[in-house]
Amino acid sequence: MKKTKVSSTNQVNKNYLEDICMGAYALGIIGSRWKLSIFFNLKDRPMRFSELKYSLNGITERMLALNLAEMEKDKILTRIVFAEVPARVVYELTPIGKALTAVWDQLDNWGRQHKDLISADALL
Amino acid sequence: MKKTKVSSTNQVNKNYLEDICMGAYALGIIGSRWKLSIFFNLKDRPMRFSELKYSLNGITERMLALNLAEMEKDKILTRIVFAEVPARVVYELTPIGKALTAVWDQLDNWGRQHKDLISADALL
DNA sequence: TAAGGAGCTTACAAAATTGTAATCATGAAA
DNA sequence: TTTCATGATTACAATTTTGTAAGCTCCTTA
Repeated sequence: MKKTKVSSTNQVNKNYLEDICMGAYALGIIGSRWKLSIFFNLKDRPMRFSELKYSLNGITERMLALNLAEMEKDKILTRIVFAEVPARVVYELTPIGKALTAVWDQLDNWGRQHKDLISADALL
Repeated sequence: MKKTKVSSTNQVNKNYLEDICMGAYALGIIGSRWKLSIFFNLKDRPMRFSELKYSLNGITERMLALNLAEMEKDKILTRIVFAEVPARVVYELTPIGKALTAVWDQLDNWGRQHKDLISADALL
């Protein structure tokens, strides 16, 4: 899925931080570029691969597949395959995945506040 | 501070996401390797450069200075310089910085739940 | 006048993440 | 038998993030 040099200082530091701080651990799991947006799409209803692709304007199939696979491995979502042709695959949040809702809604809120503050300051 | 190719697809996608999703915007500001841990250190009291350096086992001065500078630019914290020799510099969270507490505490909590779940599953 | 500590800064290099483009498997329908 | 759509995978290259090592500036004290 991805190759990391297991014993680079980089990796050691990452592991250390994720070990002493569950927040860092959480960000390690769901903090990369597209995952948050995938989450927001799946929040209300399961969606299929192609729907996500169109919704996430600009994502490549590679990135989408890669992120979905990681999120599945980390039990954030479930992959449901229908035995049809052409294949139909649907992604759905797991309970622990859905439990992110409260966190992300709050973060979204903080972001809005921060942006307002910054643009207000820019007017001075 | 950092040089980014303004019009790489990478940058375009980042901007797009941060534009439509305040959560992505927020992560863009405080989602990098050390920032969360800097935040957790500063949560209870202001700290000086060298204190942070020792507390964040493994961080280099470059990374610490870089992250602190960005967080100051983004108004997450305030830099307070005392006119002493040798220099004494203290970092303190701003109100909007402190407002992250609720979010990060919740994230920390989610991380703990997630880790428990994963290790429980590993026993099967 | 030389050393020393705190807080940076710089040039450089390693590593990780993200993107490009081409290709594949499936099996139904043309 | 060829074509088609969906969901994926692969080899490769660009971009970004992080780390290394050295040096710099302030003034004070020896």
